[in-house]
Order: sequence, then structure tokens, then C-alpha cells
Amino acid sequence: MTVRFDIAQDLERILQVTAAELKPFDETFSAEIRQADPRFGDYQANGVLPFARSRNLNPRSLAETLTKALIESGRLEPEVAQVSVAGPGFLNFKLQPSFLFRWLETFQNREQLREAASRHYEGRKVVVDYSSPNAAKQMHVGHIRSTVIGETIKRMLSFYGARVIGDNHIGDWGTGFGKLILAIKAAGYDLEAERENPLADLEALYKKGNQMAEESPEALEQARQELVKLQNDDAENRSCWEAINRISRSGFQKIYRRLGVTFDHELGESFYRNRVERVYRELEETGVGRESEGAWVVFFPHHARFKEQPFIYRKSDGASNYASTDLATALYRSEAFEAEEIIYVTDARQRDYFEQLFLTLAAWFEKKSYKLPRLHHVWFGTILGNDRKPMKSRSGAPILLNDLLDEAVERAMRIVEEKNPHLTPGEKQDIAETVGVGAVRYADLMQNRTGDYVFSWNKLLSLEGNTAPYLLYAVARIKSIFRKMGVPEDTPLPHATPPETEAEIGLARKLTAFSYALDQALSDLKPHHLCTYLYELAGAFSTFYNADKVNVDEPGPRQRRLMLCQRTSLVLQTGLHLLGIRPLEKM
RNA sequence: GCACCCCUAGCUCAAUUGGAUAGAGCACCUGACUACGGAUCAGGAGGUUACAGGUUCGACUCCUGUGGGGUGUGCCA
Repeated sequence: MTVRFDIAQDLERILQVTAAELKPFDETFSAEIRQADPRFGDYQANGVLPFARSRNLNPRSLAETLTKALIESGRLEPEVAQVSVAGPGFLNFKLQPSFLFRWLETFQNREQLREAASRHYEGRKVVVDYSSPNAAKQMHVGHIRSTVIGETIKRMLSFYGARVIGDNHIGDWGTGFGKLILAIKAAGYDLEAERENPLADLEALYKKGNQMAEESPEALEQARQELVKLQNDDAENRSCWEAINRISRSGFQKIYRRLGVTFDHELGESFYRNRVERVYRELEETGVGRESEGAWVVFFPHHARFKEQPFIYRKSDGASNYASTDLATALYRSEAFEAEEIIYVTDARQRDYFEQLFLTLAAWFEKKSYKLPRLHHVWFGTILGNDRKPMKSRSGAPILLNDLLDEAVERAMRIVEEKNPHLTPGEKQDIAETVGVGAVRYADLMQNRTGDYVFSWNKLLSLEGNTAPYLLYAVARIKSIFRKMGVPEDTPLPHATPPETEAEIGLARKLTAFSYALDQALSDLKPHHLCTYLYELAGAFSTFYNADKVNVDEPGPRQRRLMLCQRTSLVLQTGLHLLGIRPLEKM
């Protein structure tokens, strides 16, 4: 058997081929390879049971037959894996040390891993729409999930060979700007002046504008006029709007830099303001949209809910809304980017909305014979405080993302000071930033995104359990071993041999499961599967580290253990990179 | 009202998409080479998976109902 990155797929293939040649089996048989409980093996095939049931055959003897045929076919050499029948009719595969070793020898660096993994999504063109803050507002906790989950999905897809386009769909257009411009003018606020935190000023002015419009009908009317002037390209309002956007984007950029988040495009809603006319026209001419109560809407007569709950894509005053620009955006991505797939990362409250958006796009594209990209709504739950209510600051305001990260870094700094006081101030600062920001980010990613979760500083930075510091610590210890032994991390190990001790084998088995973890994380776009895996890998390393000393005199154990260190470091760092966390030399 | 999501150990969360004896961390208890970095490791205890039925070789997972929590539901995004 050739050594491939994804062992499960190889096992699936040889089992499938063997069954195809074997009497009672036919094309309805599916091997169903899954990761097994480590006590039983590395992988198991579950497919015999349902097949036997459908034919009214004895699953146990059917499994025996298949196992025998597999061994006799020579497709599974005994030095690759032991196969056995267990329980009611499971096939268990236990990878052998010699094969584990061959796998470790084959994948020596990030590029080799990436190349092997990239077969999965080879060239598929995917747009990931994430983060998407609103102009003139500071980013707060509500933006963290979309930002970090989106970034990780983007990185994972790219690792799997997709051509990924990250697009930050900034809310830079809409009715709010009239009020904001009104408030800016009323306050005489100079948008060009140097300020400490101009985005915070804009946010305050925005609130002020809202308040003014609420309190007086004249102000509301003035705000409306300002908006009309902006929409008609009035020079003054236009440059005002541009300044607002410049300030907003530079404010967002500070956070993105800190989080290592980058976008290929930041086409905000304003980019589509002249592209909605086509949406209106085509939805009307295809009969997908219709007028209702003065607005333009889409109903779905066969849908339990949406036969009565409208999808409003043009307001009764003729103006566009979120839906209009999202429709135009999807069309643009399909035509200009040739997107085969679009992934939207937003909170769970928008589920209905996206279901309607997708249904509308499907109906519209079908009528026009446009190619419809695959559409995914990657939704996530709310971050809760200790009171189990959406997380807020003491005053009730949303917690600013920057403040949250600052606090994480401060707390991490206190721990670094305590644990490692001898490091230089520069090192401490660097470690605190990585540990603090990484801990916040990891705490988010390690949760199943579909649930709400309770935010807790203790859990985050207690630095025990399934946390970023635990993973970073494992990497730092490996790097420390190489430093101590005076060899570079990529030193060649020509005399390394297959793993022998229980801890060595356990670690090697875990390493080969990397591809399975990525498959899981990508199949349902849930990064927490990758986190769980990395945590278990770091755990297997710690067990190994405590059980078997690397820096020993005998060259045999020394080299084979060094190889395990190299590969653990490689997989952990690759995984951390996919999560957007930078590894540390020391901590 | 209707629709959707959720309920797993004292707490915070997993569970390979219907698979084997439901797993981790925290907290609690017992241990570890004067340390290749103890921000670690080994072990113990802790469960009627909200509840009641059903489907089948097998259910935390699927179907029905009940209770509890959350979200959405015509001009915000």
C-alpha cells in the first residue's frame, strides 16, 4: 500500500474494491470507514452491518468473509495494518508501527502535507464572506466569532486546495449615514484632524444623530436630506462619507492586524448600490418577486413559513435594503469571481433570512439560467456572560473587541511574569500578546459553533485543559528540546526507526489522524473538530514527553524520538496556523 | 400563535453524523524522576444523556408528545 495522507480514504478504497469482487456483496455495499476507539484500532468499517441486515445475512460471518478476502487479495499487507472482526460485525484496522513510521517519513514538512491535502478541493473556487462590521461603529464581541471562524474556514479550505477569496462585506451604505452626517455637521466635527480614536468619535456621533432624529421631526427630515444629497453625489457629503469609511476601515485594520486576519476584497455594500437595479428588473421580469404592500418581496408558496413570511428586497419607498445588496453581491461573486461556492459566516439569528436569500437566488438563477454557486450559511451562537445572558460590559454596552484583547494580553502578561520572570521584557510582551489573543481566539474556535457558549477568563487563561496555551506550551517544549540538544528542528534523521514504546506508538497514531480531523472540520465547516484533535495530539505528546526521554545517548531511541518531536511540532504548528495562532519559541 | 435552535457528571464542554463500556477539562481525592520547561504527567471518584413513548441488530443522535431555556417572525443588518 502506498503511503497516503488520508489513510481512512485508502482503507475505504481497498475495502470497496475487494467487496466488489466478492460474492454476496454488490454495489450497494458501503464500507463506512470511521475513526475507531483507540482500544480497538485506528479505523473501523461499519458498513457490513447494514448490508447484512438488508440481505438478512449473518453480519458476523459476512465480516469474516470480507476480512479473509481482503487479506488474500494482498491489498492490505500485514505490516500496514492488522484487520480483525469484532462485536456484531465491525472490521477493525490497527495500523502497525512500520506503517506509522513510513507515514512519518513521507510527510516531513508543511509543504508536503499541504500538497497531499490539497487534492481534496483542488482548484474549487470559494468565496468566504465573514467579519463584515458596520462603518462608524467599533468592533465588539459580537464580531469575534464571524471573524475568527471565517478566517479559519478560509485557511482550511485553502490548505485543502481550494482557491479561496475572503470578502469583508462591510456595512458602509444605508439610512444611518444621513443621521451621522447630520451629527457631524451639527457638532462641527473635523474629520481630517488627528485624533486618538476617531472611530470611537464617529460611533458617539452616530448615536447622537440617532437621538436627534428621534427627538425632533425637523432633524429627522434634515437627516433624510443629507442622505439624499449623499446618494446624489453631493461633493461635500460624498467626501464626508469617504472620510467616515477611511476612518472606519483603518480602525478595523488595527484589529485584523492583531488577529492576523486578511481579506482579498473588502467590497462593502456601497459597491453594489448601482447594481441593485438589475436585481429589481430581473426579479420582476422572471416573476420571482412581486409587489406587496408597496414593497417588493418574494414568497414561497410551498414553504411552511415563507409562504406568508416575505423576503423584502426593496422597500416601499423604493430604497434598497440588506437583501437587495446581498442578492446583487451573490450575482457579482458568481459572475466576476466565478464562485462555485459561497460561504456566509454570521450569527444564528439570521438563519431565516439566509434561507430566504438562498431560495430567492435559486429561483432567480434558474429562471435566468445562471449557474448557481453552492451556498452555505455557517451560523453560530451567542457569547454569553456568567449570567448566561449575551455578554455585556458592566454598563450594559457591548464589550469592545480591542478592550477584550487588551485584557486578555494583560492577564497573560501577569502569568508570564509569574512563570518566567527571567525573560526579557520584549520576550514577555511578545508571549503575552500571542498567548492572550490566541487564548481568546481558541476559546471561540474550540466550541461547536452552533451553540451559545459562556465566556470565562478562568477557563480561557487557567492555561489548563483544551486551551491555546496548552498547545503553545507543547510546541515550546519541543523547540526547547532541539535548542538543548543543539540540533536544528529540521535536522535529518537517517537512523530513525519505527516507534516502539506505548507512548511513542500512541503519539505516532495520533499524528497520522491529522487528515481525519481536517476532514471532519471541513465536512461540516466546524473548526472545533480540528481543535479537539490538536488538543489530543498535544496530550499524546505530553504523555510521551513524560514517559520517554528524548535526549538519551543510544542513537536508536534518540533518533526515532527526535523524529516524533519533529512531526508533532510540524502538525501542531500547521494546525495552529490554520487556526490563526502563531507558535512561540519560549513561553 | 407559528417556525427554528438548545437541554449530556457539581460547573464548562465533547461524542467520528445511527455504532462497541457516553468522553475531556475545571473543582475534589491519591501519586510522579531535585525536572530534555511542573503552564506537565499517571491514577481515583463523579451519568436514568430534561421527561414519557416509538422506530431497529444497535439511539445522546431519527420520529411523536410533555416540560424548561433561547432566537426569528413586512419595510434594521
